[in-house]
Amino acid sequence: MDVSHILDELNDAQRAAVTSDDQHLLVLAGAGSGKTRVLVHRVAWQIQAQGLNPYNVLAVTFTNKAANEMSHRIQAMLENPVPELWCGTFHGIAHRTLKMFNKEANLPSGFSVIDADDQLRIIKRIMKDEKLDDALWPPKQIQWLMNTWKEEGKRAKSIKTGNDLQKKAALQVYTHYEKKCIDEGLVDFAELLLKSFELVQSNSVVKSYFHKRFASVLVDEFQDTNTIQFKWLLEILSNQTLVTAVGDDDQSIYGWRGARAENILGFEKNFKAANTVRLEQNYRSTSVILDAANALISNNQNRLGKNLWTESNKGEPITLYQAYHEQDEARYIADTIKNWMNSGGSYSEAAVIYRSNAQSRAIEEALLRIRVPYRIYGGTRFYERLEIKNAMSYLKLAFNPGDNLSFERAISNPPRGIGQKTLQNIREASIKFGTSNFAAARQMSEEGLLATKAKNSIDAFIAFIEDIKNNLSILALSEAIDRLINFSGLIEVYEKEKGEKGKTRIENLEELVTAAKIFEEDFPQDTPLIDIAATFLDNVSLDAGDAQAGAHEDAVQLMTLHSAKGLEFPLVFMSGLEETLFPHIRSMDSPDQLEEERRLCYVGVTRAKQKLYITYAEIRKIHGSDVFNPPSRFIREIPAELIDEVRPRASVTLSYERKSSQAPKDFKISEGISLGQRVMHKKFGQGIVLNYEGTGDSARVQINFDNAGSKWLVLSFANLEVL
DNA sequence: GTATTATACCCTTCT
DNA sequence: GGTATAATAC
Repeated sequence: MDVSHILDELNDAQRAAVTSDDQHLLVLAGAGSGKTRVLVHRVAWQIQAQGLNPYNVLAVTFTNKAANEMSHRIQAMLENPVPELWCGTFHGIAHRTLKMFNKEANLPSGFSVIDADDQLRIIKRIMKDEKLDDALWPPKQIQWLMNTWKEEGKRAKSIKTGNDLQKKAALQVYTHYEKKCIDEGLVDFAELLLKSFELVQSNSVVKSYFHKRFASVLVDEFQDTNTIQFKWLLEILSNQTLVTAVGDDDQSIYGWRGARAENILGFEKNFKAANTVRLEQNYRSTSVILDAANALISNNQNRLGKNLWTESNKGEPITLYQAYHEQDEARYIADTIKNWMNSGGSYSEAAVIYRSNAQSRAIEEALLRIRVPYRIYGGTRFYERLEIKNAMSYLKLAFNPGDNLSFERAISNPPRGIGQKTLQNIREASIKFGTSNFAAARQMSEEGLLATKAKNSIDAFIAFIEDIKNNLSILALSEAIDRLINFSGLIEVYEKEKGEKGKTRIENLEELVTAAKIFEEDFPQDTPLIDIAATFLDNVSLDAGDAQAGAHEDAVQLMTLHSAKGLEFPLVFMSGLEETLFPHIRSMDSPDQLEEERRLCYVGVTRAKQKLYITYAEIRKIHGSDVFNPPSRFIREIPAELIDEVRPRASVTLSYERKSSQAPKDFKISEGISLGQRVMHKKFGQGIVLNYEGTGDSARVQINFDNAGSKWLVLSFANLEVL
């Protein structure tokens, strides 16, 4: 077979990596150097040039988006669908393993995957039962501690807490949590990895399955592997397995999730005679963008070090826009995208990226206002929305009656006359009977242990769940979900909800039906309906919601910096570059975390191919109140000559909305000084007047200084010079 | 006992 | 800005 197409258009380093005969290959690849490309071509090379069966290949990545992308590119390269090639996230593959070997893993066949939200709920319940003070030990911290243990591969029984009271509390929760999850057939994200690791390690059948099946294992974004993932990897490899790891220490941004970039070094240590190939030529960005990225990342101490270069032309300078507030920032971004579109670009070439999901709102509003279509990745994930979780809890319960979490959610939404008291009774009965809450409720009803009113509604509820269960084998999934939604009474509840909220909730529920419809189309005609439903349920827990309608429309892409990794766009906006936001306040006092923030910024900058915009706002509303932050330090770390600074037009007034109790925006605080006025202070330098209080000699003004941040000053002492 | 309304309180990033 | 808990109305 002619395989030259695999090697065409590769540079020497890429070709060396693709065709390497070494059993253990490490590719250190800078941003935009063709990392994924090497991975895809290497798979094609192994299959088409070396005759490897796709069935014997495993490709692992970190996000669903990256996995889908890789899978598509491999199939395009091979010009053949290869469903037998395993390609997925660590979590997805672990999940698949547990489904295949659920008996060996001691899990019920219908076990459910729970998200961080569900996990927190369970922790809160346990803390209540165990009488642990949640003011003293915030459940979130307990959750974090517990997941950290899990990510290190530790079970409750093997943990030593010493005298650390918080750890003791966390361990107490962990112990009960483990039991609860086993009893109810629940598996959280960290548990997927941990259990799957333990399974491969301890079960020779499973282990030899992996060893025999996977002759070639490829791992993308290797710098993001955590302890348990690395250990899992070591377990599934035989001493013949071909291993390809691709990574970039400068793009390690998951330290907070237990990722250890040192695993890159561990690779060379664990696999003797590992060959390392470096890819340092960048094909993605203009030299301006690359220079900015290099300058920025050179501020980090902790690096393996590499030298990214490019042959591409200089390109346009980076545009820095200083906005008055987040609405102004959003408006600027929206207008600029519209202009891009009007001058022949397409919406999908533009991406707006930000540090935290909450920032998307202002941008969405601005895009909506001028009717620019957009698509959000992540955010409050579709399947994490309240109304969707409520609807899905019925489905989950139909599949896994032992799932008490779903039982409680379903029976309480919509309200059906079963309140906390009855629920508590059911919980107690289930402990007494040694069954699930669902079974206990049924038994209580049968044994006449319920008041008539409660009995009636519980009987109806049980019948409804049975009905759903039946429907799942005789109706299309989307049809079954449609009925579930319409007969559950959820719609009626949301119809009564005031304002837009209820309306969007109902729209989301309709979208759930659409998502199910799209999902079921991918299955062959003769697939049992119940299997489609089961697969849907599994996907929902692990997938951020790419099955959403409108996925392929031409739309601006909105996402966090984290989810932007691995993607590239001609036009990129990095928004909200303000201290405390980016770098985030919770990462500012630890040097390690600050370096991770900088790597995050590096990831953001290197997403841009042609043109990069950086924006920040002087005033930003955070949790309802105004915050004034100086521009991010990362802006200053980019050489000034690469930046073209733009300030709002003088004619733009502060459209910032003030409460009526406050002064009109054009109010003169004092002679020559009004809101928005630029002034000079002899100690703090230049700044802009943002706010004031009081009058006369006691008047105080708030000024956001360019270099000194925002300060309140007494006007009569400040000696401000009007500029 | 349950449903509704009001107040308190949190708030990064992803699987 | 939204949700979870607490206090009150049904």
